[in-house]
Amino acid sequence: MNTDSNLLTQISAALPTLNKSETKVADAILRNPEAATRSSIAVLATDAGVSEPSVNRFCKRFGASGFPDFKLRLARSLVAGVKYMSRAVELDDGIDVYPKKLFDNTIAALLLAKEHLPTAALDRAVDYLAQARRIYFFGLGTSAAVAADAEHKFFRFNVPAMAYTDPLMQRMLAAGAGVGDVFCFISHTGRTRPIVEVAELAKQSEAAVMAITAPNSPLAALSHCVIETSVSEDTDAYLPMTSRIVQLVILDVLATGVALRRGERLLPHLARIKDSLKATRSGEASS
Amino acid sequence: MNTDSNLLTQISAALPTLNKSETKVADAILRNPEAATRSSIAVLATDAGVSEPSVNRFCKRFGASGFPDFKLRLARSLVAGVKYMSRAVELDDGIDVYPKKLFDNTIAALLLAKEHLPTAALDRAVDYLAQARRIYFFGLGTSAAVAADAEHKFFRFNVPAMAYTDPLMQRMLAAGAGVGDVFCFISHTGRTRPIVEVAELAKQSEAAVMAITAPNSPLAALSHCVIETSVSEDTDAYLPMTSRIVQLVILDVLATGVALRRGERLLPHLARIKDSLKATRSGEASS
DNA sequence: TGCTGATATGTAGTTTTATTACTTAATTAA
DNA sequence: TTAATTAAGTAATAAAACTACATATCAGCA
Repeated sequence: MNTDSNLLTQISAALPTLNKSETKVADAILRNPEAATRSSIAVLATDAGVSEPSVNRFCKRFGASGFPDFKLRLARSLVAGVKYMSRAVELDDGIDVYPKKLFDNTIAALLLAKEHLPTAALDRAVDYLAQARRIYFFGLGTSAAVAADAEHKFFRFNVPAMAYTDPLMQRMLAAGAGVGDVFCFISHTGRTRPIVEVAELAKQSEAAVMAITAPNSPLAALSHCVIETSVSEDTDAYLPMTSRIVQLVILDVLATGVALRRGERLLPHLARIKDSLKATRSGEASS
Repeated sequence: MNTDSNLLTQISAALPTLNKSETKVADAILRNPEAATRSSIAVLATDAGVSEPSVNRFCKRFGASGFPDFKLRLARSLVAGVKYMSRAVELDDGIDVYPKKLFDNTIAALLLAKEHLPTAALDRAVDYLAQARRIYFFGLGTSAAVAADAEHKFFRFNVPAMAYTDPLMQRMLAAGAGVGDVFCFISHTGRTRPIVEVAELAKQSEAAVMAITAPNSPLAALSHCVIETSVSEDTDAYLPMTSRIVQLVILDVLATGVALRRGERLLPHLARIKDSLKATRSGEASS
């Protein structure tokens, strides 16, 4: 029923449907989740102002086998102190607060993405990429950097991978595309018009169109293969932070997928590239 | 004594110093940490082939108040199933294995980085950046994409931020630098010779030299302000994956720090930029 | 308003789990 | 080889969690 695996958000969400004593327990837990993981059922019961069995029933209501199991799930939800709630950076946050918040946000986004991995789409994407004669990564704005990163990674696999930031270059390449070309579009919203237009051009060719983008977006609609990333960006209202990290890791996944598909014969190639970089290093070599 | 907050790594590290029964318990836990968090002390004792008090003593040895407390810490170390150990992608990993591994690795790297945040250095870095007349982000290879991302983010703050990938451009800019310029070098190893050379040039000018790089590296040695990132890259032997993610989040932190230092008067500016992008969106606007 | 059925909450006893105190075994050094 | 010391286990105690049952609260209806 509830697909959200985070206990804390689950409890918050269920709050209106709870009865009197359950609400008390929920309040006590949400008030200080950290403390709840440390308390015994008796302490928590006192804190909440209810009896022990009420706490126990509460735990079972949320799918736990009992109180200890519930505590364990709660501890997991807190993920090393990651606060899933109220995590936005405030104007008066100090230097020992906001860095942690940003890390927490990123970690939370990755955990969320990991839970909703579009495995089938990833597999299909690897199919496309592994067979590609040429791969183009197109992105604008923040996604341009992601595209550049992807170019770099895939290039190491001996695949002619290229990233283009200039919309005009993108148009020309898309218009002149042919069989064996794979276009990978990176766009958080999937609605950035210049990118969508280029994707339309590419679609008219014989090339394959891939997208790492939001579901139900124009870009997603016209792609042969879509990897959906639905990161809510409401916390960092003015700067897209977490979405591009998820995109990067997804590109890691795709690159790794291609590498695995090619199997062992790729390893010497990678080793050679790595060695070629050693020459540019100064000082004592670090492993 | 042990500053590492991850129980699993702590146990692995302490392995050689443990006596017979403690080793048995450690083995049983490391063999299946996930299961250990679920078992009772009796089950774990049987699994390890020791008595219950031995398990209890083991727990206390690692700073826990008892077995339940130990289980809780263990659960936290596992962070939503993130395996801290043996996380390398294997050649025969399937599509439902390696994506999770990659996400786990990235999350683990971020958690590690979060534990060892160089707060003081970050604060100083924000000082430099907030006062900068001009900011240059220089990186090569994978770090070039990171630099591009940074340029993008800082540019939104009305700070003339620029990223350059071309070593020749980098040299020229470094040579001609003056007061008010801040050079931010991004390099995982801190030993990439072209970058170190450019940093040396910049150091000779009146400009401030910052680096996001490895400690004890040539690049770190000659920077006015170093943000140390010591991500071990031994798991993804052939592709640097996790290090750049950490770098990106650190740049998020720096950008946020600058934004906070400027306070509220920056917000309308950001809102304006965001609005300017809306015009490029097609379809129903997404929040 | 008072009654009935249903749901919710609490009490007390039982079971499970963890801890402590103590005993026995193993190991080391003299 | 033995005494001292440390390690490991046994058994009793204490704590925590769970279950069955009793009581209370509430909603609907006469």
